[in-house]
Amino acid sequence: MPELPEVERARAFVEEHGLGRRIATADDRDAYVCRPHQPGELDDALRGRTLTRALRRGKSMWFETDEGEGPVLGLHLGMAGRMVADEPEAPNRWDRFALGFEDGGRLALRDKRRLGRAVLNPDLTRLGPDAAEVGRDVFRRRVGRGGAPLKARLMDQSVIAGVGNLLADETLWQARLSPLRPAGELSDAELDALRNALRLCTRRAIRKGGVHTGEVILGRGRGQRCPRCQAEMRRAVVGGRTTWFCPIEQS
DNA sequence: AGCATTGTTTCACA
DNA sequence: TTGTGAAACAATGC
Repeated sequence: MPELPEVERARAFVEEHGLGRRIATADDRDAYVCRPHQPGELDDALRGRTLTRALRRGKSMWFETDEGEGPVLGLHLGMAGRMVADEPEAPNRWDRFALGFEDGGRLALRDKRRLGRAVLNPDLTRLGPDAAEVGRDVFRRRVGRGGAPLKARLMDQSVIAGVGNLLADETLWQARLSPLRPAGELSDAELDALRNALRLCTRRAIRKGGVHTGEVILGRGRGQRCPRCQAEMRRAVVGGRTTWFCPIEQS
């Protein structure tokens, strides 16, 4: 699930349910999710602290503690993670990381796939600007270069941060651009249209609850037809991910 | 049974 | 050196 829209909702969720509650304990026993930390390290660092700010860039979230005086907790939802608050512990250790509060409640990263991540003082220097916030000129400069397929460029988190497989397909369909076009060949007008479509798709997805609500995502799969022109959607692999697009309209 | 999967990172190669 | 693409990672669902 998690691309930028889901992560923004998760950030807001933590802002609402996690801020201001004093941490009694951190469950960091999953050494894979908490790598490279040793079990106990996050617990030692966070015990007695209070989350005071919830921030996000792209698909990464981080949380300041004690008004910036304490360590920063970084969380990533991976491929299937979500945040839950004040729910009983999930079976099968699906709560890969959790904070227990002094008030008796808890906040957990619930992630069956186990590709989520919890880390202290996360390194965000390799992330590009947030895909929902990036300005026109910066977008043109960063996205509109290189010989890689446009979709791969869009999903490169060091170029702009937040676009995943589904949001990329939805945005390219809205913008009527082929995912296969070399990114450097786009005109400024096409790049501007792409950025507008990206903002539109992102905001709509945040409002509606996630990228899976996208117009072209809902019917994803074999035999799907373009919601606009009814042509049969074509499947390809771009940037290593399954890609669906309209071969008539998207060029 | 086998394949696909919304995520990132690493590695090989041009 | 830089850029690009494939494979690995873990676990589940169809």
